[in-house]
Amino acid sequence: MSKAAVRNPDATRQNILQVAFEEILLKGYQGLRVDEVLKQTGFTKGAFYHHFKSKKELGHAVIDEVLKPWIHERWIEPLKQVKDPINDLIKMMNDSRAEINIKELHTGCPLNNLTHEMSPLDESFRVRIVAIWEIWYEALAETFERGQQTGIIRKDVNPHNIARFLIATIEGIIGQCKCYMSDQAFDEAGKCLQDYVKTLRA
Amino acid sequence: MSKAAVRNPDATRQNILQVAFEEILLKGYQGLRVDEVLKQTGFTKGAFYHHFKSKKELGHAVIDEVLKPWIHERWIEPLKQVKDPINDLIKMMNDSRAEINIKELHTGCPLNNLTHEMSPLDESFRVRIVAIWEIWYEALAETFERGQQTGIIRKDVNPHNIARFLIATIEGIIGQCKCYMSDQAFDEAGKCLQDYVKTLRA
DNA sequence: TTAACTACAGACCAACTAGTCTGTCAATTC
DNA sequence: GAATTGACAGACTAGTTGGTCTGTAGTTAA
Repeated sequence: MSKAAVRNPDATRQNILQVAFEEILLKGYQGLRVDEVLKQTGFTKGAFYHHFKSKKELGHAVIDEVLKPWIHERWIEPLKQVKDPINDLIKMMNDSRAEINIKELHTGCPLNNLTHEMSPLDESFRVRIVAIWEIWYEALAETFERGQQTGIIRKDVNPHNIARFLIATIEGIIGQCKCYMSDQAFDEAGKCLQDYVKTLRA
Repeated sequence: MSKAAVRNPDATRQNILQVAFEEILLKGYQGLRVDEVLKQTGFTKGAFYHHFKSKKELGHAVIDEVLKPWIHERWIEPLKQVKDPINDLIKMMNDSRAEINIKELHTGCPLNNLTHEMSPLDESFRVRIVAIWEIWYEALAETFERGQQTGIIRKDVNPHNIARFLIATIEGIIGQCKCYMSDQAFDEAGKCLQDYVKTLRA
């Protein structure tokens, strides 16, 4: 009665998912409070447990319906457009750095945050998270395979190893920035990362 | 009466700290339950709140008195012995890989775990964690500076940048292993990491 | 128009959890 | 050896939190 004279269940669900995503980003899944999500969205217990049968199912939905599309938009799609892995990836990283604001520095990468918190705690979370890493990993590896075919990347390197290495490094750097609350780590480590990537040129 | 006919307050404190450390490693600080620590140690609320004034203070103590010495023993001291940063560091990593068992794969790096969970949540935790990263960072940078002085490492590279890069990469790789519950990521990314380190030779 | 169903509202509950408080026995001091 | 202090034991509490349940208004189909 107090809210929603007009009903829009899809919007309700999305609203809850979005707020939950940001709460998880800040406080982790364990720190996420259903009541806090309701407070921020203005909905009630009735609405919440109509759309999600438990907090755990909300967590799953956040991963599948928010995190996964986010990674697709942010990484997978752009990677498909890459012609020159070396220059384009360096450019992507520099663009990311320009985009990063203080808030993002404080929160880090949502996928990596969830990885660290949930993968040892709950198998149902872990498998969902691994699936997303795999997508990213394969997309990066394919990018370097294309680079090899077009003669930009050396033929004697392993695209899958490189993909794994780059993902690990990028996430590691973001983690350092998060803890230091400064992008200094990004600049320091970023130089070495660029040096490495350049060694891959044919 | 039921426990400790003979008293040993130091051992009590250490016992609690050690169990808390392992609980945090598995479940995070937010997932840590005081009752669970008491259950595992066999002590009671009375003992706990005699040694620690709050759960938060326990967290601080775990960082200062368990995590910090652990990093010192595992990284800082060995780094002081390094003569050839390239070969010795590669050897240290391979040794680590051999040591890693399934349990450690599941838990990851305690310092990085706490970083991801607590640095956005609580400033008192963040400053303590940053202090430890700094120690590691400086020790690694010094190792490469010595390498430059002895002519093993190229003079045109920046030891601090390398230190930051290596820390980020190592932590990133451990994070991937943790999520995949497999050391495959270690082997894949490790090859690239070795390739990179070798480019630093004078 | 009405019956059935969907999408909520909101009071309520049971379990959990950090922290308190009083009591007691051991260790140290004088 | 008596008194003071330190190191606990363990019952208890207040606040939190995920989840339930009943009620109700909007929506849709017949």
